[in-house]
Amino acid sequence: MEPSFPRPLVMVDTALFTILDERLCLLLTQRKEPPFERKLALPGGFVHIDEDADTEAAARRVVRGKIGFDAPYLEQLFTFSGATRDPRGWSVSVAYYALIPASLLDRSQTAEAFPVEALPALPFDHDRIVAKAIERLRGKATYSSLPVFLLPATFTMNELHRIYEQTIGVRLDKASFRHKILEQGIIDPIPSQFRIGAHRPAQLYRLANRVLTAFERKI
Amino acid sequence: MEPSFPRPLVMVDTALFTILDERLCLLLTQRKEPPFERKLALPGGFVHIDEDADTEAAARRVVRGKIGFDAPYLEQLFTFSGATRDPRGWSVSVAYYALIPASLLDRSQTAEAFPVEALPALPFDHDRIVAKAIERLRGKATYSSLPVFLLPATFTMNELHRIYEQTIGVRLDKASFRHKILEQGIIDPIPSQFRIGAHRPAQLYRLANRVLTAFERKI
DNA sequence: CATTGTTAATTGTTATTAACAATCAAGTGC
DNA sequence: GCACTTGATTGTTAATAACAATTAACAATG
Repeated sequence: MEPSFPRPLVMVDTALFTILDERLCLLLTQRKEPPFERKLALPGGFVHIDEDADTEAAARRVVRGKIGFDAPYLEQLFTFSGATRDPRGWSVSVAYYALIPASLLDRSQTAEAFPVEALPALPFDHDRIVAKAIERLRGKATYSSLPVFLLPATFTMNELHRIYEQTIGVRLDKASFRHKILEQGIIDPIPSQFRIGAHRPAQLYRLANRVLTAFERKI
Repeated sequence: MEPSFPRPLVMVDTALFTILDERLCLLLTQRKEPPFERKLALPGGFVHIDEDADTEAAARRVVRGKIGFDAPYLEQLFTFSGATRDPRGWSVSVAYYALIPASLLDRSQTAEAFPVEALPALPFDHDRIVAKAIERLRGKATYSSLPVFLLPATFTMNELHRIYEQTIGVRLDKASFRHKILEQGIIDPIPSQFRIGAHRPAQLYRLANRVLTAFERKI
């Protein structure tokens, strides 16, 4: 009954995004074992078939191991495979990407965050994984509520505006942005709560619901 | 050096789309082996690590086995996995979807085509794979040249119009559609070539280039 | 305590774009 | 010739988006 084909190695790799100092960053890990021991790489690991219900559960386990809690947003990215991508043999890596508000990270975690324009050379085919993850993030950001998962529970309209500009990489008109976001109904103002500071207080908002919402048009 | 984790089964499954009698259809295969012997299912098979360069190569091999040639468009869809989706054990299925013009299919192949609204019950988690494939097809069709891969090498504007309406599932204004498609430059008119028939001859067009083009806006 | 500077929020005006309806064009069949 | 059908285009109106300008609300300063 059981097929007798030689089986590939099966692993998961994760691209963990956050925003630090107004820049899109990736969390990397120093590898503890060969191959590429002590090199910086994407957090990843083999699927444990006695422990993981599926590859997404394996990815969650890897993310928890890296940051200590579940990422607010996690999505399957792409599956990379082949005879040569890993020196240990014919392998399949199911890649995931996640969005994490910097406010949830502690100091030791942010220490291993690198701006996506200034990443070190990565082992395996992790460069390809990162490129694909950024492409997906940029793409989805233009027509969905995805970037809000990079923000803490409460935020101002201008903070949201900046996050969108940073993830998409283009300038967005302030008035139009405000209009479109509110029209989508993905966020709600918190009554009589404002970010106070040196200047005019800014209305605080929160996510209307915990799920990703796709827009009809670009933002 | 080689890790000693127990390894999952690794296979590929393919959702093969075509348009028959103005309806979006899927090509199914009768399974030749257990489990689910003689049942209709998505074409698929185990990855052959001594033969396939990667999972995409495995998918191409499966598609060739089904229709006898390479599909004009093939794309990775999603990876399904888990302990229970296949009775033979913890498995990973990298799913692909492909678009095939009906004009390239012969009679025996079209005999196993089923309209997507009238599919038989499918084994494994193939229902989920099909649902996801249709969702992706619909989504991409709204803002890319994807549907043209369902048409033969030459076609009229109205044939293209109908294909878009069928894949997306909504009515599209004739004049606006024409305008937007020509603006994108994904197709070129073939000089002094027309589809002749009972009525006014229709200009024939062909694909401007062989690749998928994403639009800035919805069609 | 008026003035200035800075960020927040809104308004209005203009230019694009899309939707809809109507019209024109080119053939067949009777 | 005339009705009919499909192909192709045009124009008018409504909806959207981009851009610039304005108003609002505070703190800091002299």
